[in-house]
Amino acid sequence: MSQENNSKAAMMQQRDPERDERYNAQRVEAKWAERWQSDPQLYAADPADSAKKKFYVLEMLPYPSGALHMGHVRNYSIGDALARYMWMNGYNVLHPMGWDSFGLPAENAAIQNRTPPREWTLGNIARMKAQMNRIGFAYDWSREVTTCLPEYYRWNQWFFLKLYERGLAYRKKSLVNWCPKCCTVLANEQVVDGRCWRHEDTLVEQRELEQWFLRITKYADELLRDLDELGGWPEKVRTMQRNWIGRSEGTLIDFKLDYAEPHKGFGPAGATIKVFTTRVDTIYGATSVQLAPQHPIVADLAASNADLRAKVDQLIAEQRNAREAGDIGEIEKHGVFTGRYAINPFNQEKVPIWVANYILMDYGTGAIMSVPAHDDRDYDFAKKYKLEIRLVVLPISNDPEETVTEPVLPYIGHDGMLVNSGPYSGLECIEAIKKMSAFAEQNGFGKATVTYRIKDWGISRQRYWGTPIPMLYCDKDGIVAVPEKDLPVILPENVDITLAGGSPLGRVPEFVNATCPKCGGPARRETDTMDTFVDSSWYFYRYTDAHDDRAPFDSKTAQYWFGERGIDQYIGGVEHAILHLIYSRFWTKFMRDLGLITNDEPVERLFTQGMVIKDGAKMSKSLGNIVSPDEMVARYGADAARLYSLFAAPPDRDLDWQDSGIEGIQRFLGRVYRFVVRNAGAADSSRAGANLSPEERQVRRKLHQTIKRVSDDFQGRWHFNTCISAIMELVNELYAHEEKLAGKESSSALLAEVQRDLILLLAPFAPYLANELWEMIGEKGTLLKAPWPKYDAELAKEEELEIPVQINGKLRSRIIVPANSSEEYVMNQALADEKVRAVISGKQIVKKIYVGGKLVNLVVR
RNA sequence: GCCGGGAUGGCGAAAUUGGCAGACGCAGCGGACUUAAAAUCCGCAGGCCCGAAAGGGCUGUGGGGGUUCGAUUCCCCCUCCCGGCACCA
Repeated sequence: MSQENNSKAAMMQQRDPERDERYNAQRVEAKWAERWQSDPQLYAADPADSAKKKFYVLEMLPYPSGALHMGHVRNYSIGDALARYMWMNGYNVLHPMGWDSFGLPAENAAIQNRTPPREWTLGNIARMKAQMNRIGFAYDWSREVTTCLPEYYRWNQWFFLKLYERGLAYRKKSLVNWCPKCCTVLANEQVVDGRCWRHEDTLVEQRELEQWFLRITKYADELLRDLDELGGWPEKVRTMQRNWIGRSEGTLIDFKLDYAEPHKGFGPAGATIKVFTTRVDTIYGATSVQLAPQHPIVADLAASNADLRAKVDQLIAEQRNAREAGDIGEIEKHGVFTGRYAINPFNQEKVPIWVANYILMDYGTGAIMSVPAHDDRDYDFAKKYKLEIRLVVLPISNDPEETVTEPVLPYIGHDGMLVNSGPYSGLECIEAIKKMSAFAEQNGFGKATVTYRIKDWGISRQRYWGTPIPMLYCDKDGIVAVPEKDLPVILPENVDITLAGGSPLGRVPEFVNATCPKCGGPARRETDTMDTFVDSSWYFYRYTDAHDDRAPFDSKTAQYWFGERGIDQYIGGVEHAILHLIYSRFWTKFMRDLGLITNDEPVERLFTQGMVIKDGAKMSKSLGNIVSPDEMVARYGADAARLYSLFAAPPDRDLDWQDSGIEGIQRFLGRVYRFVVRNAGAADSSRAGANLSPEERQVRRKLHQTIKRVSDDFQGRWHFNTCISAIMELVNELYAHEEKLAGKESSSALLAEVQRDLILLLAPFAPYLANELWEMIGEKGTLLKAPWPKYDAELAKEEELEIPVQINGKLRSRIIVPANSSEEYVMNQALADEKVRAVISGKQIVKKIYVGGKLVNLVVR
């Protein structure tokens, strides 16, 4: 510790101790929260005819569970900082919030606490809204959307009718996913590794039920193709959606059942097995047909064959077990020969029909042709059951001398040439696929086709707390849509909710019994409700015109806010990559085809923030590592909580919450506060600061460097952690020079400028403190829309540079040179440096490298 | 198996185009202020070694190799962690 440091510290201490008060975040934040809430227009977007450029920033709306968690705080702090930054840059910002408020938890709460779902939900919304306001998020509450209210869900019903009119909503009996805990059907997207997305310990059952489906597959191709246009989305999400859509080009081929043998009588005469293959070129190598154990023909065969039935049931059980274990990909292949044959339509050859546990009924046609020589799985299977392996493709080598005639099997490559394939021998695979598909089509036993992994969206839920599906069943007229004028179909209240026994609505006679709009006779109402993902598929359009009671929204208004490319910035968790984000893309395309909007995609730029974890694990009640936002706000203040959630990690990475870290942020906020308190009076921008001292120039330089760093990050990579570090460095710089600036008259203009810009820089991240200080320095207007500070490249330039000098790539010395020094000057200084001379003495300089303004490297021998 | 992301001090992290590794913060240590503590302010701080100190040397970004005057950054191989997809025919 030097003498100088001691005296400096003493000086700081002496300066104006009375004004050196502690920052009382609770008091200041309470004051501003009240002021902000008393002005409902504060965060309201300008009307859609505004001349300003629009910016629509949106965070995914929460489910009103009753309390915010730290993941919400992080998500909303990112969006809020961006919204505030855009306001300060003069944009017309739309920053709304709402509630995804239908769903099962409300029903469970109703059963446990005897509280009606509506009451429970609206109470939670009020609590969470109060939390959001306390944290200071800048939402335009005049546009609040609550999906469980009839004002909103009537438009779900309206959309359903439009979908139905266009054949995009239909009713179908099929195997569907049933969660025994939710007591309802789930969409494919809501089943993860064979388990319910809400109950990870619960296996989903397959039940055959009649359900409503939305024809998302009609848009499968467009959903896939447009992913290429979504350059503002994370590659990860685009890949996940590509995988989920799972487009696969191939050929359907009919194998006729063989009746030549004595075992006539299986299947109707002329029945065929339709197989899907991407490699029709290998069909001359097909040595068996493999059926999924659930295939209808298998059921026919097994009906009169108890032994086969038992074996097939065994295969089904194996498949289910593998699915339950989450490793259907690892299943040990088993199969059973049915004793029957099918005819290969290309060469009229008889091939045995097998049933195998690795064939999935829900992909393709549930039947394949097995080509052991050219498919891994078929090869394994054929080896195990000693089926014929027949080579039909040879790899093509560039060098004809090296042509392989006995490739290692299975040979999977597409880049080959057909052999043993009748008239197609000699063709290359790609060519053969085209010709053979065309041949099959011309002869009526097949056609080129495209298969998708994605299935139509099953939206029926046997639950109470959701949007009633606006359909009726009449004995005379069958399925009848509720007329548009009769919407909304109101969800009745005071319903006795139980989980078992089907939809609770089925036990409400006033609801069920209706009149058929066609014949006037009695009709039954549909008692299932819609999947809650319907609600969130279009909610962001409703924000643009939240109180419209004649349409879901006004098209012109929506077009202003969505433009041609959608929401400017959408922020949320990656867990919705193939749920909400694929459904809402589908819904947008449908609304476009209805003529409501002109954009093809709902979201131009998507940001997926990382999780908030603690002690290396996701926060959860069972681990006891939950951090409560309320507690953080009470202990450290809302500014500290949101600033820390941005500072601790880049926003796209997981954030490891540390209580000691937020204490550091609290200290930083106090440091800013004390500095401005001490200097608010001394600073006077009216006094010109002409001849600045080196310290003054240094402080101003740091200011402009900081403005640049923070602005650049908002424009580009969003590493708010380094933005906040930069602001901390600026504050450290101010402290380092404080005593030299504070006393001097000429410094006061500079001080005023720096303080003002510092407050502006903090405003998007710590709005409470920023507003308090804004007022303290005597500014009048609202900080929310104060112009963002401008960066001046001249003022940010360093006057002197410290140039590291390396010798053979190793750092040996540093020299200080004027910023505008020539290469020659820098090199001479480097060579003249004592330490450098000591190292290179007696050696020969082979090469001199100067990287402008950055470094010198001398290569010596 | 395939496709992403990641691995840097005691901890969270930074290094934006191949150019001083560890900014900023936490925890730690020392000092000032205080009767004392808290708060605050000032400093030190990757590791190992030499030195009383000033200072100096070596080493260091998961591991191994390569390109380069120079690699956390580019290339090849490998290990581990996280996420997604998976007999998809």
